[in-house]
Amino acid sequence: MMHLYDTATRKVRELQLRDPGTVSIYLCGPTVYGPPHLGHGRATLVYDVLRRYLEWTGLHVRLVSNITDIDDSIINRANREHRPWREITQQCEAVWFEAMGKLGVERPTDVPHATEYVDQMVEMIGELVQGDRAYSTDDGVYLSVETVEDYGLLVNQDLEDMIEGGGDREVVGAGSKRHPADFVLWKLAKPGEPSWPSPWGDGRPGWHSECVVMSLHLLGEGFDLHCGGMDLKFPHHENERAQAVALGKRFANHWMHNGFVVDAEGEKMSKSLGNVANLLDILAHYDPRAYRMLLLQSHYRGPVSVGQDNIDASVKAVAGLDAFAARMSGVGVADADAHVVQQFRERMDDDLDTPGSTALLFDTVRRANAALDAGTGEAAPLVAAVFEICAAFGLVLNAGGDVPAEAAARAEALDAARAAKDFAQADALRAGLQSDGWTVETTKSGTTLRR
RNA sequence: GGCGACGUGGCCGAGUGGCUCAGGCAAGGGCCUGCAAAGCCCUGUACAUGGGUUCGAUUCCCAUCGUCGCCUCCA
Repeated sequence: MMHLYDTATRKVRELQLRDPGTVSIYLCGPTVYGPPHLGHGRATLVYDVLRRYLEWTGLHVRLVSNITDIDDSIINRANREHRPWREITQQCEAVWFEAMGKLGVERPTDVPHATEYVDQMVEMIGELVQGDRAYSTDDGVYLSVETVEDYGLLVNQDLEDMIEGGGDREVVGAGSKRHPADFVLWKLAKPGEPSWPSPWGDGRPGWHSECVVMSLHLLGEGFDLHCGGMDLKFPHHENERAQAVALGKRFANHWMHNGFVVDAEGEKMSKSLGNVANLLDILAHYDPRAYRMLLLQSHYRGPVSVGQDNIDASVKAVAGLDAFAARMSGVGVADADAHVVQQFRERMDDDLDTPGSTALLFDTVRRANAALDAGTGEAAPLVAAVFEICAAFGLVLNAGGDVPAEAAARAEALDAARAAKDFAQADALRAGLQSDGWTVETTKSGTTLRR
C-alpha cells in the first residue's frame, strides 16, 4: 500500500483510504489569469504520476482539481487590459488544458469552477458566522483563527510566531480585524467589480473558502488526500483546514506537498521575482515528455532546477527509451517480469520514489537489451515490465510508427546495396533518409526506420 | 525572530553505518558493424568544513560556513 509523507504529521505514513478501493484526492488547481509556468507543470505532473500509478495498481481514483476563476489577480488584469474578466478566465483555462494535454497530464475526474459554487460558499460562511467563528467588518467577512484549536498545524507554527514573523508585510484589513491572522472569507465588492449577493453585501468569496467548499462538496468529509505545491501549505491549505475545523467537519486525512522549481541559482521561480519560466516555452522547444522524465528523476518533495543541460539530458533519456521501444517492437508478448514489477511497487509505495523507480526502469532496459543481444529469448518479460513501468509513469513511448511505402522502399534499396557491397550507394541512401528526418538503424536482419 | 529544506564524482540527481552498489547525460577504452546507428562490456580514487560517537561515517550527533524556502499574491 502507498505510503506518503504527510505534512500534518510530518512523517511518512500509509495512505489510509476512507473507501477501500477508491482514492479521493483534491488538488488545488490554477487561478486562471496568466499562462502556466514550470511550477504549475511540476505540480500537475507529480500528481498525474501519483494518479496513474494508483490507477495502475488497480485503485479507482477520483481526482478533483478546481479552477479558480474569480480572484483579485483576475480582476486586476481585466481592469488593466479593459477586458471582461470572463474572457480572461476562459482564455487562460483553454491555454491551461492545452498545455496539460501536451504534457500528457490526464484531465482530472472533476474540474469544478469557483464561480459555480458561490451559493454553497455563502451558505458555509453563514454557518461560520452563526457559530461565532466568523464575523463581518466594513470590507468583508473574516474567520476568527483564535477559535480554531490547532491553527498552524500544517506550517508547524503557533499563532504568535507567525505574527511576529510577518515583518514588513502589510496585514490585510488590519484595522478592522479581531486578530491580525484572521483571513477573509467574503470580500465586499467595490463599484464595478464582479459580485454575487450575500447577507453581508454583494461581493465575492475569498480564495480559501472556494477550495473547502468544492472539496467537501465533491469528495465529502474525511477525503483521503489533499495536495498542492509547498507554497500552498500556508496560508491556503492551513486556512482551508481552519474553516473545516471551525465547521466541525473532518477534512483531508493526508496532506501532500510538492517542492518548487528553482532557477539556476537555486532560487524559487516566483511571480514576484520575475524569473518565472513559461511552461509553454518548454513545450514549444522540447519533447514534452522530457519534463516528465526530469521530474521523475528527482524526488517530488525536493527542489528541481530546470535548465538547458537538465532538459537536454532528459530529452536524450526519453529518446533512448523510444529507441528501446522500436527495437523491442518485434519481441513477443509476455507477462511482465514479476520481480521487477514487485521492486517497482515497493519503491513507488515508499513515498513515491520515482528516482529509484526510474533507475529500475533503465536497469531493466539494459537487461532486456542484453537479453536480446544474447538471443536467449528472455527479453520479453523484461520488455513487458518496462512497458508496465512506463504506463504507470504516464510515459508514452514512440516506437516509430508507420513508415510510408516510399521510405520503406529506400530502406530496402539500402539493404540491397549493402548486400551487393555497394557501400557508396548504401551510404548515400542512408544520408538521404536521415536528412528526411528518419533515424536509420541497420542491423544484420535489415534496416529499420523510425522517427 | 519562528518554522523548515539543502550542500554527493564533468553536469543533473538518488541513497546508505561496513557489502561490487543508484540512475540519467557527457567523457575515455573495448565488442559488434563494410562504416555508422542502436546495443552490450569496462573505466573514472564523489559525498561542504571542523569536531564527536563508533572497531568502522558520506550516512548518526554537535558546531561552523554556504545556499534556499515559508511566516497572509504564488504550483
